[in-house]
Amino acid sequence: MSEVTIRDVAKAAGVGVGTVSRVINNHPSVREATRKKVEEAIKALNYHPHTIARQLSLGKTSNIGVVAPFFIRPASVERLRGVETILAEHKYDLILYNVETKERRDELFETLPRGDMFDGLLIFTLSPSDEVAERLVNGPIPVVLVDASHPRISRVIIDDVQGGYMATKHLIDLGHERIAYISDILESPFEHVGASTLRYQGYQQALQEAGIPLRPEYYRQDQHGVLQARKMAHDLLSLPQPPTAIFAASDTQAIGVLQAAQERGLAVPEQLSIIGFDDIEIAEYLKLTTIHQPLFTSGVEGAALLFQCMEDPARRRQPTEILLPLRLVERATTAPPAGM
Amino acid sequence: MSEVTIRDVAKAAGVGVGTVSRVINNHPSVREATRKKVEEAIKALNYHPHTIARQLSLGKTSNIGVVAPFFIRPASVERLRGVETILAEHKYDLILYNVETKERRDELFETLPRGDMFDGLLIFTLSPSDEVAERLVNGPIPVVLVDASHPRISRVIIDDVQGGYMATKHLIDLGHERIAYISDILESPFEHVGASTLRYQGYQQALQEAGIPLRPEYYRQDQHGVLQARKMAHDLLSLPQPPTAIFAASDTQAIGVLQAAQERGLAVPEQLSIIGFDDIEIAEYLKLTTIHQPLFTSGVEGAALLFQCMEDPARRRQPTEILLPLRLVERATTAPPAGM
DNA sequence: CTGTTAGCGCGTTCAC
DNA sequence: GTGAACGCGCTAACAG
Repeated sequence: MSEVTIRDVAKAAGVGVGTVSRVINNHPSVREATRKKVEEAIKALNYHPHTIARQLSLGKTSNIGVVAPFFIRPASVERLRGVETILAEHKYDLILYNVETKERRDELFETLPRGDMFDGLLIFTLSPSDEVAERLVNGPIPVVLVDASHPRISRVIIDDVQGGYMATKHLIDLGHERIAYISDILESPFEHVGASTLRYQGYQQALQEAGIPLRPEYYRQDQHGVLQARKMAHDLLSLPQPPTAIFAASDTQAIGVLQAAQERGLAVPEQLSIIGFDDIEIAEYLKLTTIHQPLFTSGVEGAALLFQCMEDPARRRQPTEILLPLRLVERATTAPPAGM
Repeated sequence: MSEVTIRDVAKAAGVGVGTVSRVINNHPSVREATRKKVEEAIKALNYHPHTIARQLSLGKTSNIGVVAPFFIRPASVERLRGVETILAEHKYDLILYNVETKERRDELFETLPRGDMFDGLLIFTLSPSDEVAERLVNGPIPVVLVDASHPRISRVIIDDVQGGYMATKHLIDLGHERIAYISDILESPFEHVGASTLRYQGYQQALQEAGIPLRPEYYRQDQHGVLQARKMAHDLLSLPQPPTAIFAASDTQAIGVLQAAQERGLAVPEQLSIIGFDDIEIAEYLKLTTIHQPLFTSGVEGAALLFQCMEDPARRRQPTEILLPLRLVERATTAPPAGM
């Protein structure tokens, strides 16, 4: 079908391929009459430059790669949408890499930085090791981290420690002392120091500051998911002295906690306070109190930063950090504990 | 960095580029000793074949394109994940195109079928016009539709009419007669005959069969989203004779209805029955009665079908239709109407 | 202004 | 078994 090449157009228009190329790329030095002729030939033959050939010749792909672990998670999707918005503006295409296993991550970290295939790489949520980071900074294409961190690489992040602190502090201010924390697995095979770990630190910090002793049995971790969170909540609530408040490291997990409370006939927030993290779309419907983080914005900022790095290679030497603000959104799942 | 080419390797190994190429592609006719030498040179120089150059030479990209309107919607994401699973198996990459406007859709339908950039195209939810379909079948690469339909193109679909019928029939069987239907906008700028329209037909069919007259005021449409659905539900429930049951064209919209009911202090399902469509993940948590459709599977099947078409061009002449089964999932948001 | 030519990096015949 | 040349489709530098 579209096997018509630039040479066919040149022949049909009675000009050389160079001229056709110039017309395609709006090169100024082409006489109007010639341009006209070529454009007609292009239309007549329904010619379109071959993208791949163009990429090879130009040494530029107009693609950017995005590595998004568990891109099904609402948070990743929102970020992705932010990225996509910017890419569409720049007429760039998006090559998406999902990663759900350690092997896949390693494979990607091995092959992607080579950077044929795209002009820039965005990595979500996966903080690279020093070794990988080294390869990244020395690689041929710029890399930007979103929701992940490494001192040598530009990044868009939030202060997860502060987020954990804010959530816990809110509960403490309400009068809670028996506060549990649930999260996905901290020593994740994926992340060196993941968000959940940092939030846990914030949690500890807030408790300590309030003089509330840390109880190991009040901390649970399991794979990310509603079901697992529900089970953890049940375990927690079966304790001889159950928590009066639960801080979930993500809204998705908070949903599991809500579900468990509902199954036990526990009134929320009267008998159990619940706070989540992220502020995904349904959080509002569920009236879930949570820590809001700018998800869509993180994608926008990440992509914008990447484009800056692509245009100005100097920026790669001096990694930029964009810190996005966090906000407590009080809705209806937190309140003072029963006795107060 | 990775500017080392096949020629460098050839030189380093003291052989010709042809031999290096043969080694890379495991061509049998290479002496073991030579192969050894070349492989060492490759490792020593940290050589990796340039993907784009390879693609141009081969005339094959190992990419597939996916057009996913509103890929933020939970349903699209689930489908995407199904696709991704198959692609990873085949070592194919995924180029994602979001579309949220009519212009973007037209642009994509114009440029994508040209099919440099990828070896196959998957289109979600957008049923092409006859004209576009024509271009698609004559284009250089195979196309498969998922959740969209056209007689000349292979597709993975569900029976939306039956789905609408099932949902409505369930309500009727429960004893409801005042049944409303809400959906996104039927004459969507995107779809010629979208799923919501077909479900509406099923709805009408079920009512008619039961001898229940159709009430125009019981049908509302607006942009897809929780907020819009909530408003439509409020409008419906403010009617002099409000419906006793609402069928929402998607679970996301059903959430809006749930929210409205909650705001009005209407007990669900005692005072209002609600049924959704899709069975997305949170539906279970919300105990939402809904029509389950195999979302993840649709992605898997679509991708698998596409690969078949890519391997065997003959299949393109004879479009395949894969019809996925629907299932009523009764949970806790539907019950007989108040009086019964 | 415009035609011609030399690559971009790799796969693949075709002789040796 | 292996090297050299050609071609994929396009852009850019160089003549004219």
